[in-house]
Amino acid sequence: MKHSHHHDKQVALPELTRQLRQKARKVTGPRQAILNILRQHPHPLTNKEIFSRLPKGECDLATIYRSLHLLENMAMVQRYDFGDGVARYELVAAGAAGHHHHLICTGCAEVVEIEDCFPHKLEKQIADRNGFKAVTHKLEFFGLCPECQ
Amino acid sequence: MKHSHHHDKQVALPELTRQLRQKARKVTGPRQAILNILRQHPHPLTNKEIFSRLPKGECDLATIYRSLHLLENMAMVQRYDFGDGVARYELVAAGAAGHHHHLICTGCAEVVEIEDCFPHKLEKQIADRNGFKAVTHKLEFFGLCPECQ
DNA sequence: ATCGCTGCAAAAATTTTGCAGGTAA
DNA sequence: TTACCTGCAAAATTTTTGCAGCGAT
Repeated sequence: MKHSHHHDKQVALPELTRQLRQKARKVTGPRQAILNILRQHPHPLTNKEIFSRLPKGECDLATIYRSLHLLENMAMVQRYDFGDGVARYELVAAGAAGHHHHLICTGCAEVVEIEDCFPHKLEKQIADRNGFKAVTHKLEFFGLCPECQ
Repeated sequence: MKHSHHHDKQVALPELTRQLRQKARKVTGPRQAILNILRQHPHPLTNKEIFSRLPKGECDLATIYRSLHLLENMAMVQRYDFGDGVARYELVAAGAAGHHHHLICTGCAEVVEIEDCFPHKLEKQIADRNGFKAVTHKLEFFGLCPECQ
């Protein structure tokens, strides 16, 4: 296995417990199982992908949808759109390092995590110019990977 | 009506005819009607929104789906994802000025067209660094508009 | 003992497809 | 005439919801 640094997401379970308790929500088997799958996978997964990686019968697909909505509201996962109309979710890294983007191969769907981000100053300008507050962005790159060219 | 400059998309119909003929495809009523709707609307529309703007019975919803796929392949429309999992389509402006982004209010769904773009040099770096070719990007901004704050 | 959560099943919403007849070229 | 295209209906996908029972706190 490759060494990773910004992929480390080990804080997930204690953090989940803390945040759930704080909202009077429960730490259940399905929720831990889902978080485990996300923790082991470095890139966004669809609900069905999570479902199929879970031990057979471990958790209902509807529960996965419900759990991901909850986790998204708790800001523990981030939703991504890769342009095919299917929601994908990735665990938010610990601390403030969560925000990042992806480079996706349109041939084989390989995903590379991208550190670079849209310039903050320019985003601020865009917000100010239009009178918007709390502006964020979604940004994904698409292209052909070395093998698919 | 407000004056517009970069929203002008009047070239649509002759261009459509030219491109369709070139591919041995046909200039039909539904296709012209759909293009007309897109031409009159400055921001991305969903299939259903196009459907409901069309005179009752003018065109089947399935035909709209089929037409938009065709137009997307012909690069006459561009598909956008506003983060809700529903496909939206906008007419590509004439010439090379087509590429742009949007600032979307998460409160009322108001859409503002944004001229600024991800820095080309940085995108090139990202492509080179990962050995990718033909790299493009999708970028949308989200925030709260003046009224919704 | 609560109140939230889950599985199951059904429904809703979005998108795709098959087919017979109609239409642009 | 010949492909292509359309409407209609049905199907396939993805996502949401209702409800009765189970389970975490």
